[in-house]
Formats: sequence, structure tokens, C-alpha cells
Amino acid sequence: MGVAEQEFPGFSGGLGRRVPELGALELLLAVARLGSLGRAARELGITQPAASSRIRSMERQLGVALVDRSPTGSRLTDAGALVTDWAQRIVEAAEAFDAGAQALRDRRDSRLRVAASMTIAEYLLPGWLIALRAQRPDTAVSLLAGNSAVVAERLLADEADLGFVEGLSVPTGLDSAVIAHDRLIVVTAPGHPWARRRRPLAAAELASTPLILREKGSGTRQVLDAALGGLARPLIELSSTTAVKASVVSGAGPAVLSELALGEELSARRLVSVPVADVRLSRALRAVWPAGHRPAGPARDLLSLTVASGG
Amino acid sequence: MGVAEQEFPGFSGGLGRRVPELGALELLLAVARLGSLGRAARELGITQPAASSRIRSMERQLGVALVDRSPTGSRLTDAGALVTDWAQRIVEAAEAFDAGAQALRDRRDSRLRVAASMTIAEYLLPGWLIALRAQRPDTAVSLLAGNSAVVAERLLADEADLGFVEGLSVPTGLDSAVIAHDRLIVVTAPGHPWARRRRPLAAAELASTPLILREKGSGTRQVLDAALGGLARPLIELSSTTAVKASVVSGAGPAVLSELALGEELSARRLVSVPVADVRLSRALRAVWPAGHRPAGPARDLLSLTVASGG
DNA sequence: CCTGCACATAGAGTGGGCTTATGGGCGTGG
DNA sequence: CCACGCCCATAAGCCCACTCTATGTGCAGG
Repeated sequence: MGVAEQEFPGFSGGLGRRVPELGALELLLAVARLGSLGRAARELGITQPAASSRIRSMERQLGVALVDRSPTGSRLTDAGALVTDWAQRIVEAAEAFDAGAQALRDRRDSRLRVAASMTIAEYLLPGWLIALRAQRPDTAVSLLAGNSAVVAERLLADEADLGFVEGLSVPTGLDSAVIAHDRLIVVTAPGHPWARRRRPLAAAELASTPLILREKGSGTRQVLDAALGGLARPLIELSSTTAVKASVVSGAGPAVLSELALGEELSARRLVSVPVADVRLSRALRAVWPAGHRPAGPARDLLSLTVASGG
Repeated sequence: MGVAEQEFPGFSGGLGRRVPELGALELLLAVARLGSLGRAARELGITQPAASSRIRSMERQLGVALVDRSPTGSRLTDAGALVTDWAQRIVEAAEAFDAGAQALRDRRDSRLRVAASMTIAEYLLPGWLIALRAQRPDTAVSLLAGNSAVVAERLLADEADLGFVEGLSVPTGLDSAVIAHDRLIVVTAPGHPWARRRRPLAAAELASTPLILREKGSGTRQVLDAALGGLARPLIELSSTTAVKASVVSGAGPAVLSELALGEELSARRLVSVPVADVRLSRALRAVWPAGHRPAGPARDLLSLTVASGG
């Protein structure tokens, strides 16, 4: 205190300062849906003055009026409608987070035990869990993430009811159903020389270039090594897909990532995909279960969700 | 106080209780990227004990260990890597929110003034603004949302530098470039009878069924009315896309929404799309500017981003 | 005109998160 | 081999933000 406050201009620091908290965003959504501060407050279990003040401080924070208050209720302003829709995206991501986190925690006393590979657990499972909760609200799910071998082991030891793997082959002793296909994509920052290539990259060139990689043992890396017919050369090894993406965006070098991981980054041109020629960077995503034991009960419910939504 | 606490079981209430705040998630991402609590703390401008305590309370809240601490640094646990990736999605949505909100506020002294239709402002513009900020960090952007007429008026009055419209035709006096196409999709909750239809819906049937709609004047609604060759019948009229989606999910009835609005809901099966037969529910999304005045400077930068990323 | 619902304001209490100050492991280089 | 760097943890105090209760004002409808 007393010393001047510091601003970190370019870097993303301080998002928490400029974006309202999740509770405030939820409140805004409730106001939009119910048309009244008081009703929204009641739904969230807080008092009307608390809601009033919270919306007001959000308006101060954003510098924009969000709701038109009147003695007959509250409606969104034009800006408020926009903000509400942007808030909705945050809340949806938060719901996925919540569904996933709850499954990581439950562990015991859960009626459906899922074992899944990282990529599937990261990008697909939360959505499935939300859908499952909508259908069967009382199904407690637990989630264990690991590679194909771990998934197989759990299933065969009857410590999991349903598994998901992304390998090239199905572990022995398991039956499977393909639920989707996943492509791996070579990406760079927009400034990288590869970003302007028109002619596809050759496998040899990819193999001889140092890449930003997940650590050894990651499914993505195994597929990459197999496709290159050798080992990829690491420029750095990082512990999460997130860290890899951040590193690529900041221009450290190219990486190979699942298309599932790249939605926003590609369409907003924060990352650029590089065409690749003679390499097969595709893999099937499969649901698996012990051979002969067709999934039943909650496992069957989840399985039917995944095959339905697979593309 | 004193009285028993209430839980709202089925309803989404209390997300803010179960999901860490944005600041905590940002911190977790920084730890993942930098490999140390202390470094992450420094990057976010807080002290090391603050970071330590914040991560710890997040672990308590989630009931899962997220980082392995050691005297040489901190690495994510397996669960931590998962949580970090889920957190990344939230933070990305928050960055889009921030980019949009900042543009809503700036209004004056901005070097690039954009006027856009609702759908574009809601779903595409935030991503563009993030990409633009990456290229030209010093470009202050202001955003005004309105229908085609408003956009045209602003451009012709030289109160905006670049516009985006989603109508069927281009307002007179403006030049334009198509940047993408948007389809409107009929959606219902999974339980609705239409969800199980195989044979496409006829236009007449759609026109005679009460729908959940945005208010009159919305671009989406105009296109729908035009496609139906008459007026859609409202079941309810709501003030934001968000409210419409929530209403459909809760089973109130069918709605017609832009595919841009439906990513997560469709793939997670919270909503189901209904095939439609003899109706043309597609429209071009266009960038527009005053006839003869080709965009230059920041407007040109933004325009080139949008045509590049359009589908 | 009075009742009901809408929102606003005022003042008090509380807790979460921050800071400073300290202490204990592990590595590294003189 | 010791000392200095980095890493993390704990303790104690401060402070702000959010909450609640209690009240006031405006509009609609019987």
C-alpha cells in the first residue's frame, strides 16, 4: 500500500479485475430469464438488495447500463443483451468444469465409474456428463483419467464400468465401439514461417523440426511418434495441453494438437494450422468395456449419448 | 443465519459456489505454464503466500489435489491437468467477454468504430477483437449493436468505420463482402415430439406452431418471417438469445436459432435439431462500408481477419 | 384508495483474500 | 562444505466486498 499500483499492459493479467465473477454472471442470466431482479434473487437464494447491488456494481465495473429498471420489472438493455450472451458462454464453460470436477471428486459411492483417456476426458466428457445429468439427475459419476493401458486395467479389474480410449488399437480383452474420429493438426503462431506455407509439410520435415510436446506417455504423442515412423524431437515438454497451446501462441514454436483442443484458437486466428502431406494423423476415439459384458444401466445411458453425438 | 441453509437441487443455482473464481483459475493456468507458484504469483502481481493459499483453497473446494509441490517447483497432478484444461475453456470465454465489454464501453476516442448486427456481435466479434488485439495491441475499438438499418445509418453518417449485417439484402449506399453464411436451425428439447421426427418438418407446420422467439425487430426473426412467407406465431417473446435457449432447454417449446448460437447445446444433446423441408433458412453474413470508401487502417485489419476466418 | 410487487437506500456484521514476516527443504557454485 | 538462491508453508493482522435487515418510493389493479 502507498506504493503505486502496477498495470501489466500486454499480458492477460487481471482478467479477474475486468470480468465479473461467476456469481454475478449467473445473476444476470437469471434476471434476463425471469424479468425481475427480485425473482432472480429468490432463485439464487439471496435477497433482493443483494441482487440489486450486485448488478449495479457489475454495471459500474463494465461501464455500461445492463438492465432497464422499472416499477414493473427489469429488462435488458441492448448492451445488456449482448453482455448476457457473452456471459452465457462463460457460464456454459463453468458448467462443464463443474460436471467434470464433481466426477473427479466423487470417487466412492458412485453408480457409474468411467475411465477415460486425457483427450476425451478434457474435451468430450464434461458435455456428456451434463447431458447425462439432464436425463438421470441422480446418477453419481466418477472419473479416472489415464492412458489406454490404465483404462483397460481398470475395466478388467471391475474398477470401472465404461472406458474411453484414443489409441490406434483396442486393448485385448475389451469390446469397443467407435464413437468419433480425431485428427491431429500441426499448428503455429500466425507469425511463424510455416503459417504462410501453401505446399504441405513433408513427414520428414515435421520429424526433423523440434516441436512443443506434451510429456512422454501422452496418447497424442504416441500417435505422433507412430505417424512419423520414429520419435518426434522435443523443443520443450510441457505438462498439459493448455501449457502447450499457450506456448505456441506466444511464438515458441510449432506443435501437434488434437483438433478438439483447437476450436477457438483456430477460428480466431490465434493459431494457424499447417497442411501436412504424407502423414496419417488421424485416430479413432472408442468406447470400451470388458469383452462380453455389454454395458447396462447408467453405463448404457452414457454410451448411447456418446455414439449419438459422435461425428 | 440460524435458519437452515437451502439447497436448490436440480436447478443450476450455486455454480459460483462450486466453481472457483476467475482469478483462481487464471492463477492455476499460470502455475501450469510457469511451473512454480511463486513465478505465477509474480506474473499476476500478487505475493507467493497469496498464490499458495489460493491454490490450496481451490483444492479444498474441488476436493482434489491439483499441483504436486516440491522444493524445486510445482507440477500439475493428473487431475490438475484435467482441471486446468477445463479452466482454460472458462478463461477463453472470459477473454471474449472482456474484449467485447471493453468495446461496448470505449465509445469515444476509439480508433476503430464498429457497428454490427446482434448475431455477429454476439458470436463472432469477440473472437475477432481478440485476434485484432494480438496483431495491433494499441487499437481501441468501440462497438455498437443494432439492426441493418442502424448499421447503415451509422456508416453513412461517418459514425462508424466498418459494419457487419446479417440481412438478406445489402442496404443501399453500402459496399459489402460476404464473410460467412449462417443457417437457422429449428431446435427443441430432447423430450419434445419433434426431436424424434425423421421426416422433415414442412414450412406450413412450422408456421402454424407457436414458437419461442426473440422480440420483433431481431434479425433472426425477420429472416424467419420471410422464410415462412408470413409471420411466425409467438409462444413467448424473450429479450435475448440466452433466454430463448434456456426456455427451449426447459421444455417450453421449439425455437429457431442461428447455428452460431448452438454449438455446445447440440453436441451435448441438451437441444436437438429438427430437419426442415421446404424452407430456406440461410443467410449471408456481410461486412459493409460506405460505397466507394474501401476500408483502410484498423478497419482494413479487422476486415482481413474476418474474411480469412469465415466459413 | 389500498394492497402487492417492483426497485432503491442505509447501516451493521462477517469472512475471504491480501499483505508482511518468518521458517524449513533442496540445489548449486565458490 | 557452507552459503546463497529458489522453492514452498505457516502465522497474524488488515481491509474490502458482499451480505443481511429494515426501511422508503413508484406504479398497477381491484
